[in-house]
Amino acid sequence: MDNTAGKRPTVKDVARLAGVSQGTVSNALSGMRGVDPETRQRIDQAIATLGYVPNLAARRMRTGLTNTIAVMTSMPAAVSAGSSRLGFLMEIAASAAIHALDYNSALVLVPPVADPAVALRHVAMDGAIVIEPQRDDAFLSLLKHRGVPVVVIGEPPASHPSGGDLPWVDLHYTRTAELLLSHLLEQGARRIALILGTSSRASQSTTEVIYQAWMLLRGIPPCVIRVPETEGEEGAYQATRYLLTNNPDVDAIFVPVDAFATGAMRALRDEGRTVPDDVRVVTRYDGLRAREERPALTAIDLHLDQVAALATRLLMDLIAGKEIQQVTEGPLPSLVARGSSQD
Amino acid sequence: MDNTAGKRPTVKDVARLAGVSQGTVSNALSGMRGVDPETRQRIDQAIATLGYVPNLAARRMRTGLTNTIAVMTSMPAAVSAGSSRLGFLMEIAASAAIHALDYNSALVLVPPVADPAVALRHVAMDGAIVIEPQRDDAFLSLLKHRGVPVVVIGEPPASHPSGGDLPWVDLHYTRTAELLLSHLLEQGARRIALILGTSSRASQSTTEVIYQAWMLLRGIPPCVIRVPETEGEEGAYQATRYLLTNNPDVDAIFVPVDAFATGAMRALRDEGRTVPDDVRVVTRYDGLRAREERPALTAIDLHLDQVAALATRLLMDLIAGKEIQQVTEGPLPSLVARGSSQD
DNA sequence: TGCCTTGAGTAAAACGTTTTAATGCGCGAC
DNA sequence: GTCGCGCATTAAAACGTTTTACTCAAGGCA
Repeated sequence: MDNTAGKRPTVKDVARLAGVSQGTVSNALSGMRGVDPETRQRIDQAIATLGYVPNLAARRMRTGLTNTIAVMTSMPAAVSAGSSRLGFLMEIAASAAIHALDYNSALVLVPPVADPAVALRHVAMDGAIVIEPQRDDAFLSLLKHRGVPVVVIGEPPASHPSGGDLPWVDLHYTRTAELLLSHLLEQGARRIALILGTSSRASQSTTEVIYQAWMLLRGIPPCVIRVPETEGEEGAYQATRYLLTNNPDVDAIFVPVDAFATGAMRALRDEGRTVPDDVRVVTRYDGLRAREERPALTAIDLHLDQVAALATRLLMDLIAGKEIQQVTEGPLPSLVARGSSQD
Repeated sequence: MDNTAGKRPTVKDVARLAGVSQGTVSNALSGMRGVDPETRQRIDQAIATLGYVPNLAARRMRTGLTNTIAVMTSMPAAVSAGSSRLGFLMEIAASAAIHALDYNSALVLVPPVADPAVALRHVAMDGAIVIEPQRDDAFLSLLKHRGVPVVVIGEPPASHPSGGDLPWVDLHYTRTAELLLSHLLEQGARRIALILGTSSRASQSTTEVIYQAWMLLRGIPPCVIRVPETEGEEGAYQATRYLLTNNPDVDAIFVPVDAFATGAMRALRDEGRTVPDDVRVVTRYDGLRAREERPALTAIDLHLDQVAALATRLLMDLIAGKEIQQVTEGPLPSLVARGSSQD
């Protein structure tokens, strides 16, 4: 018969064994239409004896739904993952995977690689969570072209051709910058430098705007250095040494990108500056790097697990065709003060 | 025409525009059979103008291949993920995702939830990487039933009904235990306690065997405490307080599970013991918890990124039907000595 | 020349579901 | 008593690809 060899039983086999048609089996499975309780029982019985498991590919082809969402970011791996591959992306992915399950969906991890088109070529999804996209983000363009629903974590870049209509979960860039700057000022810092990446992300531009405004207001000459994200920790190291040579009176450095912060700390050590006594350092993402550094880095708890849960729910609503608001307030960030900025 | 509205172009549309049959388009796409260069050019042209993207669900249904692998572990979330959702699982997932891409495959993350059957219900995969399965591991059973190729990270439990025939990447449990025990002894510890989980995993039983042997050899009375994994940090906290009350002369605690180590550290603080002066503490996984603790925990670098890369390649070979050896030597673990065990 | 091989191409089948349109049946309302 | 309606059920269509079996023409070899 059919179930002798390695062939998996199909709905056809179940139907035959239960003495009904394929359609009825399908209805019993999905519960979409009424099925007589007695018939349903026979079908369940047949499914059990045959060990039937639905062929997901066939179901997906027919329905057009994949029951899959993806998480991705265009941030280069040098920054977003780092040597131990942890961080931002993974923290969000873990939370999203758990919450996707509530919607009978799996989560696929799209790794940050050079060519987004390659990364997406073999991934089918009902929707995507895109983390902190940059201007002209390749992932956003590809997803838009495919018509995939998208929820952004962090503010989408205003000028992206995909339109400013993407829903997003606010990561509170303004409040984050203010928390860190006010903390530094409270701790007595007066010459605060800012080290940013060169990519065009809302997080960076917002941070710079706030920084410039605060410095202007307090009569502090601003000092902003930009380092390409691809150069990672080493790039920040070089930049910081350069900064310390040219601006020896700097007494605080604001380094939002944690990979850069690690480089900055190393540069400070090599330049013989003591943290926090000579120079105070703060960063944004409170991950492995921030906590492992000595002294440990003051950072921001972004509550990424809650953010990811929120984004997942929004995405599911969007996929289901519900109306969702364009901007959703995520949990408010909170300061995690550590040894790098206070005595 | 067809491409007026929201309907995605299909191979049929491409064929029509290029003036060939569907089969030829398919051949041109897969390169499986010869296609005249001039014809191929016309097809490429048609694909470009139509913006054709293959329907993966249809392809998968026809070929039976999903170009997807999954990563999963049955370790409860309380231990494997923790409050910030990082750790072991995520570190492996990140590396596997990157390397899966080399084989045109996506990686789906199966979250550690109570019911593995639910977690797998909507996931189709060509193969799976299972992390440190326990005896009667539900994931292994389900995967075996579906006939999915599996590679295990860490030694599979000997008695699993799925058979001892599963290929696995060695995490060197013996060497890991020896590294930590010899380090403790070198540091002068003489009364070493061991805190383990209650689940039946090879890592635990191997660790205990080595521990017992070493203690016996040195005439040290062994002291082993087992805490259910589901109780997480708090369970270990209680167990450690109990341990310190009943065995006040303990001068070192070996806590392989990092979530437990966090609880043990808290118990030591609450009992007024100084680490490392009064009691030395070591753990296994060198993750966020180990590094964030004060003093930071001595741990083992398992080189999980290399392990995951290895496992991914093995799995891909297995899927491709190649012969692979049953046990593969992973990279050797190395000691990361920190303040929790040395002065 | 005749025969066999090769290579490019095609029409149609096949994959396993869900959905659609149709069928038969029992039942209450007229 | 019949009409119409709702319900459970069915046969067949549809989803978009890859694969199979076949045709046709060109070319090599005896």
